[in-house]
Amino acid sequence: MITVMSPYDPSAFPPFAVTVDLVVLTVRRHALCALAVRRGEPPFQGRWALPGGFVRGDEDLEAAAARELVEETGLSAEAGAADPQGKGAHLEQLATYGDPERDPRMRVVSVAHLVLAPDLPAPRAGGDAHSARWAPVEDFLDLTSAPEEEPAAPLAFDHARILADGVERARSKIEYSSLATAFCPPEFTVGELRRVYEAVWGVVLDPRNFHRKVTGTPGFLVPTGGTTTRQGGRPAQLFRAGGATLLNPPMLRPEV
Amino acid sequence: MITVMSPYDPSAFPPFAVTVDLVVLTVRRHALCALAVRRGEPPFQGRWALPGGFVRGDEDLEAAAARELVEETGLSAEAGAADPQGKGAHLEQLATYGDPERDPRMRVVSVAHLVLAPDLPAPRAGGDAHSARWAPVEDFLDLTSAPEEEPAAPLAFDHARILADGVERARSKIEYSSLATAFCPPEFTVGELRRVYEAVWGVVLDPRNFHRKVTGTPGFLVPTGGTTTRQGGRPAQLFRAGGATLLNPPMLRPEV
DNA sequence: ATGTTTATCGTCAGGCAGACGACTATGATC
DNA sequence: GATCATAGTCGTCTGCCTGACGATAAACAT
Repeated sequence: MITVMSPYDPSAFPPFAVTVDLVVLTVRRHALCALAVRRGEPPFQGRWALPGGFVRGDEDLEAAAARELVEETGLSAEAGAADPQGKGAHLEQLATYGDPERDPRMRVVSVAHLVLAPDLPAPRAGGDAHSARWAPVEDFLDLTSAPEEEPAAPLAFDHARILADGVERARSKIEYSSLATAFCPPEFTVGELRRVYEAVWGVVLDPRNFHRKVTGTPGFLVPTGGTTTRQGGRPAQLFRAGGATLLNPPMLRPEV
Repeated sequence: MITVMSPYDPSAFPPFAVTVDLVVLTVRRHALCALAVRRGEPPFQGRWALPGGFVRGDEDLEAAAARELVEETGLSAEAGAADPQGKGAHLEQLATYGDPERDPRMRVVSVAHLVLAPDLPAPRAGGDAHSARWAPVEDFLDLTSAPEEEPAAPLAFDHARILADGVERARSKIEYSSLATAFCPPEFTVGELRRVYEAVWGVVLDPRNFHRKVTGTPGFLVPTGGTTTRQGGRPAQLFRAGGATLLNPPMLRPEV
């Protein structure tokens, strides 16, 4: 129950720092990759971390996430379902992390956001390119390590947990939404879209059934009329993302 | 390596107040209902609002939500997938709301949580019963009002938006998870579970197909051996929630 | 010319959901 | 006690969708 009187008394509630952290995902060379930046100061100096920063005093959370995204990648973000074929990346709120011990310096609550972007040129971290990089998400989530073993390059703070939550959100959301197109350029082929699903889920899909599914779902794909052979082989039709945001029935993720 | 910092500099970041707000849902008399409390002080004095309060300085967000839940309802909360048949309600983080203008007094970021509970006795708001009540969610979301018209009893702050997000989360999540059992008492019949779906979705489901679906999904329901006639008619088998948390294939929500 | 690669169209069987019929077992009413 | 109303439970049938393929088409490489 909110019991603070007005005018408010600053001693009546503990002050928090509020940050936004970004899970920026893309698909590069058949692998789901995340953006990481190298920390320049303690704590966790020299370790990789998710990009992020403080929310300003007069700034909305989503605006802060979009601002940090521009600062870290030069990418413009379009929140929510808008911008079906614009150049902006997809941005949505992921979850909020507020363990009292998560930052050793002070009490920080971080509102994590998820960004899905097409394959980008090399990242620029505010002009400091060598301190930002794409890496396969498995490099940060100890999938290749033996059980009970620490991952090779553990992320700072609780960022491994945040990244894992973001990856899980992306994996489940492309099942029932058209969000996978956010990983594609404005015009793309069915095969390119299929490779997105394969990379995000880590599976192999039947090209014929996939083609039937996506082209048979009304509003999912809109043919542009053009074709391309950039993948080799027979020329493929080019599509743009259609207006449909929900896939019903969903794309079925194969059993593990 | 964790480096000890010099005492942090409060001027380096703007201070925020962090609160938790609760969307507490239950099913009463065939209707999806939310818990609301009447505000005793400005702003929005006398208006209905979601229960909530400040997060303490050494408290996790989820712990704060559970504490507020106990204070407002006496309900104990079990987070996540645990507690399949315990008396605790389901609690999960919903989303975070941080518009700079959402609280006229100061900069408040609120981490909303969603609670699903079985039908409860009349709420007690810290012993102040007349200031808390269950109300059908439609009373707070202007479904009955004409377009462009304000709802009859608008919630304080941005709580209508938060409630709408919570209701939407609940509606979609019972599709692909066993979360609907969180609205049921520890032992329940298939018909009672079906009425939960009908109330949450606002639809009418075929009892025969529903029975086939839920009893045919492995791990969803576990028969207790008992029967009951509390709903009238032929005695119905009693079930407990099984260990399965994900419904695959999902329960299909009828088209609108 | 031949092989390789990728795209696209078809076919077929199995599983699941929607629509419904039929039957069972209780309490309420006449 | 017969009848009715209410719920629960078991089956059947049909249509849609998916998974597992076969087959063909159109480019490039050698």
